[in-house]
Amino acid sequence: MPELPEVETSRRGIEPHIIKMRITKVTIRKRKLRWPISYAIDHNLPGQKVLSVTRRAKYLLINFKTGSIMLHLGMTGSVSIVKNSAPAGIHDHVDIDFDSGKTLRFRDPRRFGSLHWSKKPMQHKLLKSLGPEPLNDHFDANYLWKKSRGRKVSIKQFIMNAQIVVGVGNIYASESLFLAGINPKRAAGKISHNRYKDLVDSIKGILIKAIKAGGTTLRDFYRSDGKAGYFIQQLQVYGRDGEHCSYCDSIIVSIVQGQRSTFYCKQCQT
DNA sequence: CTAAGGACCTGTCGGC
DNA sequence: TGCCGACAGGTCCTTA
Repeated sequence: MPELPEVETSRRGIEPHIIKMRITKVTIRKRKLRWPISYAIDHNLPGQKVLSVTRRAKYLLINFKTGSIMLHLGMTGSVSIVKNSAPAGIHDHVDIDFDSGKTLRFRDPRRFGSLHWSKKPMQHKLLKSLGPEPLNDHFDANYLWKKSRGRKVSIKQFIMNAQIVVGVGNIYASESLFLAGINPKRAAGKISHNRYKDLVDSIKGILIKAIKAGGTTLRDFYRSDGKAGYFIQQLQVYGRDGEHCSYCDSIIVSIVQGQRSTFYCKQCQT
């Protein structure tokens, strides 16, 4: 679920429901997530009014006068808006109640997600050394080309490295490399400036498309679980090993890089 | 500094 | 049908 487009979709989904609303109560059923939820959350939230909901990388930032909640969805996390005191399921770890009668609920079966309170989130350890946002103008071919010189790591792992650029997850890494015609095994340091141009265009293009498709998710979002067939129809290689490439008809293969699956077309990607 | 691998969790699916 | 291993949209931390 939570690639950057999904996080952005979540942000857009919850903001209108909680902006300008005041927190009345916080219920934490399970503190043990990726990191234990600090009691700073319990202490700081009640009485606070939401000023905005923003995003940095895959973190949702819920901003208040004195600080921010940093919420990461991990692999399986999701947020939803429910009524105050709606019955909670086994994986509903956190409820934040508002004076509007609505509750922001965080659910996460695998508990790789996290929740922090920070007075200055951008200075927070987890955010301060992140690379640029992929949709920002600072993220361009020149930047990637320069950053990659001397790097032996594969291009796929390189673009998934959040120190280099944030928000490119396992799905869109494979997809953007397919669109750019680059073999995922190629060393990042040996890719030309021109090819980085194609890659940057592909990354930006697919993320924008996926965010637009997030509108579909948004509608499901308020129905119990946002599962549905989100963007799957538009994926060219991810999860399609054994199928024919839509471009050249040869068979899409899957390999493992950095303990993650990669999908690509040997014919189209060189 | 870079790169590689382990760790953290639960749920689901395919094979035997 | 039941059990078991493999694998899953993330990313930090340790080690070499």
